[in-house]
Order: sequence, then structure tokens, then C-alpha cells
Amino acid sequence: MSYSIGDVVKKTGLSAYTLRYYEKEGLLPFVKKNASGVRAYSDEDLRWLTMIECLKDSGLQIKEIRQYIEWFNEGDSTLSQRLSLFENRRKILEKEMARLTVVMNKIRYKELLYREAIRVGNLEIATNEKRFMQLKKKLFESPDDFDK
Amino acid sequence: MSYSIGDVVKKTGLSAYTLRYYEKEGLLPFVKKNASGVRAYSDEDLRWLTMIECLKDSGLQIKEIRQYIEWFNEGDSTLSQRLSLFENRRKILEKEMARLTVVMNKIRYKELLYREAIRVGNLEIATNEKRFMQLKKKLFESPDDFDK
DNA sequence: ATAATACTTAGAGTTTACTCTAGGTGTTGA
DNA sequence: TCAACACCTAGAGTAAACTCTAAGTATTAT
Repeated sequence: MSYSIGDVVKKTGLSAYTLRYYEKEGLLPFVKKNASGVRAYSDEDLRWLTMIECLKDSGLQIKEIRQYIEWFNEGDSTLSQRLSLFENRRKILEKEMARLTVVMNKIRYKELLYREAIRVGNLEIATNEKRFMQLKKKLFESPDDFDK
Repeated sequence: MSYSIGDVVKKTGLSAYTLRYYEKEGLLPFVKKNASGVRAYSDEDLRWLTMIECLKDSGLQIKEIRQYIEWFNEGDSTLSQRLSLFENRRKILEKEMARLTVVMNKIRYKELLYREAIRVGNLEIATNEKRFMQLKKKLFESPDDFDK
């Protein structure tokens, strides 16, 4: 099966601009064109797009994705480079998730605090309630830095 | 206590460029300047920087942070807008963490796969091993989309 | 006193990942 | 056949968040 750029737009949700841009940047090095220059995407190309989306979601930049594709095309001699890439990504994602957990706690504290502030009609009163003082102390190293 | 921009650079790790940029963008509306125009940051300003960092980490854009600061300065009449902001952020962070969990599984699969590929010296052999086929099926809706 | 250092402003430049425009070619249905 | 539509390229424009430059003033250490 082969697909026009319009088909791929519908399948992937990417814009035609973006698909051409990816190609220009060296992702999708195998998209064929017919006699009049019109792109015909293969199922293989669609699988690459799935992989590109995953790598993008993991935080890779486009030039890093291009590097990965180049390694892939060089075959088994680049297995260790590709392993390194995935190891590094895993570590970065772990850090990112830890970071988000910390931020989430802070935002949840604020959400609870503002619910209470609305209940009593005043932010300062809520902030100074014992249970919020305690929560703040539990969540933050420098609790007062977080009163803004 | 008051601090020069250089002091704040050391304390926060932000560059002087960035600090001036934040001010230009309406974050830090209270930074004082001495007779010759030199910035003197207060402890209050430093607390704002802590809050700004948190909001930035939660994914807010600078103009949204400015809006929050404006609401804060308008006092208790804007409590509900601020609560909405934190609720929305919490929801977005929840989605983001769910997204990262999915990506993490895919990257971990790749990491394991490439370890095995290096062990046997060939990616295809590893990919076709029963346990990796099973893992792939467990992790992805369209397993073969993930062989790139 | 003077050199080094820190600071000021306005505005230009950078990076990333698109997103769009202009001007044109090719395909298809009534 | 001819209008509508999908496609093409090269290159310009956009948004966000910085990052830096130039030209000048102020402060501080010796």
C-alpha cells in the first residue's frame, strides 16, 4: 500500500507542512515520489512516523532523531550507540518524572489552599491555618518561599 | 536585606539577562532601584522567584505567570481565578505524567531489546525472540509499528 | 587616581519546531 | 474542457524564552 501526503495527514494528525519539514530535516529518508514528484508514503514510512512520535514524546530533538535513523540504517555496527541513546533517555525520563512529582505536590497544595481561601473568603487566613502550615512544612524545604 | 543582580544570579542560577527579561515581561513588578538605577532585590522578590520557578516547572508560560501575579496583587477578589489556574495545572500535570509513563515503557522495552541485540550481535534476532515479541505485544497496541 | 568590575538600557540575534505564502504543476469529476 | 482541488518547491514568518551586543555609567580595590 502507498499513501498520499493527505492520507498521512488524516492517519497521523500531523500537518502536511510538518511532514515535508520532517523530510527536509532528514527524518523519513525513504519516502518515494512518483513521476510527477508527488510523495507516496509506504507502510514502512508510517512505522517510522510512529517511532518518530515516540522519540519526540521522550524529549528528543529532531536532529537527535535523525542521528538515530542514521544509526539504524548503518545496521548492527551502531547497536551500542543506540543502546546508549535509550539508556540516557530512560534516565532523563526518570528525572523528569521525579521533577513532575515534586511540582505536582506543590500545585496540589496550592489547589487545596485556594479552596479553603475561597471558603473563608481570605487567602491569609487560610494560609495561617494549622493544617496548611503543617502541609507546607511537610512539602517544602523553605516553606515561606511558597506563600506567593 | 537587599541583593544586587549578581547576588541573585548566584542564589538562583538564573542569568542576569533572564532576570532583567522577567522584569521586562512583568514578572517581579516590585524590584526597587537605587538612586543610580541599580536593582536591589528584596527577600520578597526572591520568594517571588521561587514561585515563578515552580509555575514555570509546572509548564506555565511567562504571560500566564504574569497573569497570576496580577491576580495575586488584586487580592481576594481573584481567588477563584487563581484556584482555576491551579486546578487546570493539576489536571495537565496528571495527563503529562500518564503520557511520560507510556513513553517510559516504550523506551525501557527498547533498552532491553538493544541489550539483548548487543549480546547476540544482531537486532533482528533479538527482536524475534519469543520474550521480546511477548513484551512488545503487552506494551503496544500495534506492536509492529515499533520495530524501527 | 585609575583600572577592573558590575551594572544600566535598548534593541538585535538565536534556537527549535513548526507554519505559512507565493507561484506554479498535476489530477479528477461534471 | 474546465473548475476545483491536491500537490510541489523555496523561502519567509512565527512564537517562546532567552541570550547577547553596544555603548555608556557607577562602584570598588589598590
